[in-house]
Amino acid sequence: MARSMHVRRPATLASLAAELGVSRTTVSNAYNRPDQLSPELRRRVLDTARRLGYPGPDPVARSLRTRKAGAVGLLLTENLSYAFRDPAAIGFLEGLALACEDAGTGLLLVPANPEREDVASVHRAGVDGFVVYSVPDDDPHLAAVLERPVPTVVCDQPDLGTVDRVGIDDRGAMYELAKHLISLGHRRIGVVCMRLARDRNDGFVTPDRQHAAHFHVQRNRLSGLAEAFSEAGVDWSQVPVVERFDHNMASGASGAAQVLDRDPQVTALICTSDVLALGALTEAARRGLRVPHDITVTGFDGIRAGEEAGLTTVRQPVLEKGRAAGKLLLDASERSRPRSVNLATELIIGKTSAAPRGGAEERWFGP
Amino acid sequence: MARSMHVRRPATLASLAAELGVSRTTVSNAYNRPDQLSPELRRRVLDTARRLGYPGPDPVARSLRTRKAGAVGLLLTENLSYAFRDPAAIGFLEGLALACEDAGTGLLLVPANPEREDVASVHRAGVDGFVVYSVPDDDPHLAAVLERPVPTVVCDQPDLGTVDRVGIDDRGAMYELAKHLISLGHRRIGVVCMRLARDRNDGFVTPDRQHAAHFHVQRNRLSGLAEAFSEAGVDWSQVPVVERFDHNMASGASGAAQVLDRDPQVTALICTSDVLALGALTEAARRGLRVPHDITVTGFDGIRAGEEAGLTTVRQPVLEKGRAAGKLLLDASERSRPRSVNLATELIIGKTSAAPRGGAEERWFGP
DNA sequence: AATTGGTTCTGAACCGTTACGGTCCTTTCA
DNA sequence: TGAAAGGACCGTAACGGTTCAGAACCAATT
Repeated sequence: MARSMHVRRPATLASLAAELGVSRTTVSNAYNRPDQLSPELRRRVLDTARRLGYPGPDPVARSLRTRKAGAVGLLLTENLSYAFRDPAAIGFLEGLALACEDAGTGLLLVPANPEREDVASVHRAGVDGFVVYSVPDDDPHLAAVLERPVPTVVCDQPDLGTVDRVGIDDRGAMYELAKHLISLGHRRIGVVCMRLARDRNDGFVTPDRQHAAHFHVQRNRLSGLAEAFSEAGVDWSQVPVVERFDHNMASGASGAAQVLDRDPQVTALICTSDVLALGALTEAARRGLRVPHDITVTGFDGIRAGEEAGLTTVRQPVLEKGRAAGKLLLDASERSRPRSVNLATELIIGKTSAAPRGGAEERWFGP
Repeated sequence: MARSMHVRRPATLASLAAELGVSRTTVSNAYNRPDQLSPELRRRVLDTARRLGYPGPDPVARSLRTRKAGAVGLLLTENLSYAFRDPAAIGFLEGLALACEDAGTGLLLVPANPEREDVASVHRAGVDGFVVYSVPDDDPHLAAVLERPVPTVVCDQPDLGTVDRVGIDDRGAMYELAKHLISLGHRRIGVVCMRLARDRNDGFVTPDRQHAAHFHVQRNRLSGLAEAFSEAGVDWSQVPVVERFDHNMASGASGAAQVLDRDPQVTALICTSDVLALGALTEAARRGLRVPHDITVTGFDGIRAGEEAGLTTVRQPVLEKGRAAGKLLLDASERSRPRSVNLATELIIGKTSAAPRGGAEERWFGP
């Protein structure tokens, strides 16, 4: 038996039909509608297919005809690989993947290099819909997605009104956290936040930049802070807010350092993510500051590592967020007016927050 | 201006061409080969496209014609979401994503539910190639991938001889680890390993099952152990080997418990992954066993959490593995004979291994 | 004998694009 | 002034399927 005949042109459904002396329809049916042809013919088709090395209907051609790709695209602001380094993003991915596999749908990670404005990857993606996760609102990739005639759900983005959205109340959650710190007595604070726009700005943030921030999530978290502390009589424009472009613990540490260098008297370091907060903790330790005795540190997200560190933070259901995004997208249902889902968050009071030193709850040094 | 005319049939390249009175070729060129037509015509084309709501060439049709999907498929044995819960898998994914974004290629996560033998998702995936990561060698999804006429690279799999492969020397690495334990004096050991086949078997493993294991990685790690300990005069058939289907710390803990219940005298618990080892550590602690004084525990992989726990383990370059797999696949180069890449591993001697109690290095209780 | 019904298979249209190999017209240069 | 070159655009033929409305056939019912 010939192992595999040297096929110059790979077999197609048409060539298979010709070989068998049946119509293409019949071959197609052999694969897709077994009940539409006699079992023996079907067997003959499949046998011949094997013999000719025909791998079954071409997925792309099928997609073209059926107008279904069987995949959803995921657009991230960051280098694709970044998503696998950020615990919150991983949680989101897991949830989204969960929804996808429930629906038997593939998940296409679309490469959207934030450096180059190369939107081609979005145009090239053969998908039935898009999920957009936390990209700046002026990202050209986002614009490209919105131009595609497929359903889209944005996540951690402002409500565009035209597409589904899932997120949390970043502003309200941070407001609540701030209220907690205020009630503890903190008035002199510093903030470390993630990038606010596409341009790198590792340093202090002007109020203008805060308001103009292109990352919805960061803008709202800062605004929640500003509101709460303003209400408590703090002049927000005097609060040191440090921005870091890269999102990792090192950034949190250096950000904390920059705040503490500017104002060593701050009693609380508020970070807009747990990862940054964990970095801030290391910097505090490096300086010999005891947390929470000498300084309070808070985060945002509720990641595992933060939990283990006893971080005071806001827990948000990242996995649920991903799953909700997937469900929203895959629930073909009626194309009703765009839906907007807000998930609940929870304020977690851990061991990294306490009243400022010299406050009412001040304890004397123990043995 | 009308916001958007009610378009029953969305605009296509052809309808756009008709509207403009030019050929389809010209419209296509406007998008893909700007140098092939005059700037003013190109502008006119693009303007009209915008006016008609034409979103640019359809990616699927384009793929069909060009025979390029711009994406590689990733096949995992587990539920898709599992990949985001396993540190080693995440590292692999990160590396693979890295290679993909370098090439501007998308990464399609193919849903391969191990429960159902539903191979359709593999057939439906519009991709230019596949990466197969650590699936059992009898997995029907793997077979389906191999039937597809696209380049494929398998990872952590036996060398199929027909497709590219990347992996490590699991057998040799584990052999080396075993030698270390042997040199410390361990002879009475227990093993906790990951699933060996597609059927669930949470319990002791017969030698037969070890040899017949369908997971290449596990089979080789066990075989490395067996060889080393046999050489040291240990009757391998008497060594308790416990298998766990689910891969998480709880499995590691319960696996360790099962071994210790069978033989409380074991001086070392060898786990075939760090995750299992971390679970074993918790079980040891629960039993009041001090590591490494009362018992030695080892892992495999070199994940971060293991490192923090001071785990004795084998570090393998998971990220590099993913990147190598991607490079291999995307390096169109010559379709030479299938390549096989073995990455280097490193034996990490941490704080969880020591000579068995009663051995030469025995220390008396400290204060 | 005509109708009905069911199964099995076919023909042709269609999905939206790009590759290929031209044509036609205007410049350029000897 | 005529040949060659080059720019701009076009027509046709795939690319590999799916789908739907029948056709052909046969058996059973009216």
